[in-house]
Formats: sequence, structure tokens, C-alpha cells
Amino acid sequence: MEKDTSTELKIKEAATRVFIAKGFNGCTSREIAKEAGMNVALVNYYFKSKSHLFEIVIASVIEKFAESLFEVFKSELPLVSKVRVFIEKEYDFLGKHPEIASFLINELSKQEANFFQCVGFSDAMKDAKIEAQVKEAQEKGEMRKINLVNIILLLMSNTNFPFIARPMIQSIHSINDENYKTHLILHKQYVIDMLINYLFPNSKEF
Amino acid sequence: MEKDTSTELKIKEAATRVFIAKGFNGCTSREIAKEAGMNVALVNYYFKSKSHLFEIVIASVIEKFAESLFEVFKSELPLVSKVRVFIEKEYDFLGKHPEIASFLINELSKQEANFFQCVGFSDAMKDAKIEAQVKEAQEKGEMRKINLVNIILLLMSNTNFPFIARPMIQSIHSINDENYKTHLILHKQYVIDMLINYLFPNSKEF
DNA sequence: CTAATTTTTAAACGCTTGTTTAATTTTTTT
DNA sequence: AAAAAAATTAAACAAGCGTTTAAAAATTAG
Repeated sequence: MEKDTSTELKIKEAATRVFIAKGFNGCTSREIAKEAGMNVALVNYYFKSKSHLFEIVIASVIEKFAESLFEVFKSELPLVSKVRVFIEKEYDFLGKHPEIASFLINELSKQEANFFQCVGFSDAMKDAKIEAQVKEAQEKGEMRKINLVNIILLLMSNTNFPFIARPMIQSIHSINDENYKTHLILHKQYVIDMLINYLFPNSKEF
Repeated sequence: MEKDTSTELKIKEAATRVFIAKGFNGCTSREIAKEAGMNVALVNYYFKSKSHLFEIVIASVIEKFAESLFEVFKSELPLVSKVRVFIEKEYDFLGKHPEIASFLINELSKQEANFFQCVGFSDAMKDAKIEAQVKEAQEKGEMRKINLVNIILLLMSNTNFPFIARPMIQSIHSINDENYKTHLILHKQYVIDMLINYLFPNSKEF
């Protein structure tokens, strides 16, 4: 009884694709099976139910999503650089997987479980000692004195929203995919300038 | 044959509540009927199908959502004030109806129809002559020279995301509703300061 | 008041859903 | 090669879905 049968993995990958594209309620078990190229019963043979499979998928998506985030937070860079690199990495990541941000936000607002706690997000946050680094920079007067929650909110708002709201924004302005991508490239730099300028009023990084 | 029977309105209002809370795929016709306190068949008697009812609901939600936005854009205020008032109004509106932003973004990314065009959003944008006002301010050197699409993106990112991503952010930081609300109140002012400072580098409004 | 019309209901329609069963094929073990 | 175990399948299950029908109740018209 192998742990990661090729079949098991195929189902998980197919499920990830389908769940991200259509959401938990927007797809069926049979659709996932078909995407994996196999019988419906196999989905419940390897993962006992659609819900259980979904929990596994969303946990691994969160992990993937959080990975690049912590890579930056745990690094030895000064805070100003961390902010810049974080934004750059987020735009890179979401440029490649634009549906992930919407997927997580959509499903997390419907599902009741605290998946981020399951993945140990809070603990990883403390491990990264980012709170201490912020406090230090604020006491030195290098950084604007605002709460870490607000800092994360500013960072995530300006990195995630442009990808989440893409269909809405394109609809509002009647612009196509190509055109929107062009705006996104410029937007990344605007966001970097704006945030560094706001969070580090005396910085020369921009 | 009255147009807006009390029954018809009750169904539409119930449907709006249910659709916003659970999304199109997350709820059933029977659920909507129950919420309205009546038989399932009545839903299809007044609105011919679940999809048709949904289209009507989402169009009216968009209208409500866009209303306060254009109220500001069409006003005679100088641009700097428009930005500040827009942010304040958005925080007020989303504070009262926090689920609307997520609802629109979720459903617009799944549905294929361009609902914003149906509502005449683009035209209203031109009517408001905001593009001309921006161009003028930029030529006078009062405003940073960035595209209107990016300006709207900055505004919406920082107003909508904190409400859309609330479940995720609370999950990440392990904080409760009360606590998050406190952060939101502060956040509004941070966003106003940051955006005005960035968009109008020479302004004295902050 | 009666007849016509509109509104509301209960029940059923065929279809799809998530899940399970039992049989079959494939693989592993001995 | 035979027996045991695991993987895969087709078929079925009950439950729920969106929608329709046909009859009952309520309202309006003449």
C-alpha cells in the first residue's frame, strides 16, 4: 500500500485545478474524476469524500501561498527591502497563479474551519520574528508607527486585490487581458513606491 | 397585474440576502423560497428561473454598489477631496454591507456576462468627466501622472480588500471580529493619508 | 353574486448530486 | 502458478436539485 500512488496524486492535482477554477460548490465529484481521467468511485476510494478532498487541497494551496511570503519574512533583509521584495514576489507569484488569491478568499469566507491555523500560519509568523523587527524599526523612528495587522493589510491589499478583482476592473473599464497585464506591470512599481514611502517616511530606497 | 407585488419584492429581497451570503452555486431555489416564507414554485412564477432571478439580483447589487461611488465622482469637489471622500464613503458603505464586495468579486469571476457593462458603468464613468479632471490636475502638476485604471485600482484595493479578506486576515492573525473592527477604523485614515500623499505629492490636505 | 383571472400550493417531473456496493481487473505475495 | 490483496470499474442508491404541472385558494371583473 504505497502512500502517494500515482493515481492518488493525479486525483489531488486534478481536484486542485477544478476546485481553484470553480470553487467547492461550483464543481462535482464526477468532474474531478473526469479531469483526472478516471472513475468517480476512485475519488472516494483514495479520499473518503468530496469535503475531505477539498480540505486537503485547500490546506496545500495555503501552504504554497504562504511559502513565498515566509521566505521573505524569515530572510535577513532590512525591513525596507523586505517590503519591496515581498511585493515583487507576490506580483510574480500571482502573475503565475492569479486564481489562487480569489480561490482562498472566496472559500475561506464560506467555509467555517480556520485553515490558516491548521497550517500553523500564526506560529510561522512568530518564528519569523517580523513583529520584533517592526517594533525595533518603529522605535528607531525608521518606520511609521502602525500595527502589524495594518501593515500586512496594506501589503496584501495592494498585491492581491489587482489579481482578485481583475474580472471586475476589466469589466468596469472595458479593457482586455493584454491591456490589463500592461497596467499590472506599472502598478507593481507604483505600489512599491507608495508603500515604502508611506511606511518608511525617511527612507531613500525610492 | 401589479408590477411590484409585495410577494415579488419579498422574493427578490430574500434572494438578494441568500445569494450574497452563499453565492449562486451555494444555495437552492427552495432555500430562497423558504427565506421569503413561501412556496418554491412562486420563485419561478415571478422570475422564470434561478439564473434569471440571479441576474436581476446581481444587477441591482451592482447599481447599489456603484451609486455611492458615482455620487462622489460626479460632485464638484476638487480631486484631492474626491479621493478622501471616496475612501470615507467606501469604508462607510462596506462597513454596513461588508459581504457585497466579496459577493460581486466572487460571482463576477465565475459568471461570464459583463454585468458592469449592462448597468452602464463605463458610460457613467465618462459622464462623471473624472478622466478629464484627472488629466487637468496631472498637467498642472498637482497629481502624480499615472493612468486612471491604476488610480481606481489603488483606491479600490485599499478600500475593498480589508472587507473582502476579513475572514482570511482574522484567520492569519487569530483575532476576533471586535478586534478587526478596531483595526479597520484606524486603517481608513492610514489609507487616506497614504493615497493622498502618493497621488498628490504637493498637497497639504494631510 | 357569479364568472374570469390571478395568485398560491402540493406534488411530481426528470436529472444530477455525493456516496456506496459488489463485481472485475490488476498487482503483489507466497 | 495459485492465492491474497489492492486497484479500478460499472451500476446503483437515496437525496436533492431546478423546474413544471395541475389543482386549490384568493382576488378581481362584470
